[in-house]
Amino acid sequence: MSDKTIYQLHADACKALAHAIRIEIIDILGEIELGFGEISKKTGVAKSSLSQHLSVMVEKGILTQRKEGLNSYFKLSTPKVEEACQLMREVLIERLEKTQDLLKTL
Amino acid sequence: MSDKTIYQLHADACKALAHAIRIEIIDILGEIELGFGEISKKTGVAKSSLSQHLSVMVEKGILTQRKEGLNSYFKLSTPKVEEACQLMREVLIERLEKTQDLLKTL
DNA sequence: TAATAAGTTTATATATTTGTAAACATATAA
DNA sequence: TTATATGTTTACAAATATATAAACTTATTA
Repeated sequence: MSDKTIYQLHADACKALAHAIRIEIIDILGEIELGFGEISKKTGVAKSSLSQHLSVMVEKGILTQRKEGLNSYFKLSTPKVEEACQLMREVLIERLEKTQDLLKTL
Repeated sequence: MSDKTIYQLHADACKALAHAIRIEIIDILGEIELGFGEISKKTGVAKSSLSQHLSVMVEKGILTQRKEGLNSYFKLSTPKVEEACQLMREVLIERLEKTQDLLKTL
């Protein structure tokens, strides 16, 4: 596989995190598995939209999906997703803190 | 700051990773600082496009920029960016491996 | 069987992102 | 001063992503 192909796949995986609703879903899931209905209730996102977001995340390997009767259950495909997410949150917090520091000097 | 605001900022930071060229830039930078010209040479991206990608990454706190005379130098704002990126690459690899396993069973 | 409930899929209008080209700003060299 | 080199910014067309609504699928219930 060429480097460019890897970079593209890697970027595609990151894209699956690049939406506020999808970050919220990762946050809600954490280590546990939840049904569609619960995720819908906790996020308040319209079911059609939620289904599409979840499907993007499953396609890109961020979540795994299990179907049981009429219901669908989702969980993180690996704890690494949460770890990566946590690191990005720390990057964000460092930036916000730098902005704060800058403001204090004014 | 509301949860929704945090999720949006968090997603914005992730968006700054969500492009093959930007993943390649993070990969190239690693621990070191590089000038615009070197990044341009290594990636082969048109300078206008490269400048825009770098500016997105600086705005979202992924990179820091230092200007010296006519030149611009870039580095990761924190090693956490590389760590997060590495974790996402592992998520990708796990997914590719699962696909491989699946293929073997056929 | 008919109705309902739980998600999924499709269509589409809107919004956002991207790549390209051209214009621009500015530090340095001739 | 004029020219050049190094990026940056702007404008715009094309590609992608998103939200919403409606139609659809399928398992369960009446």
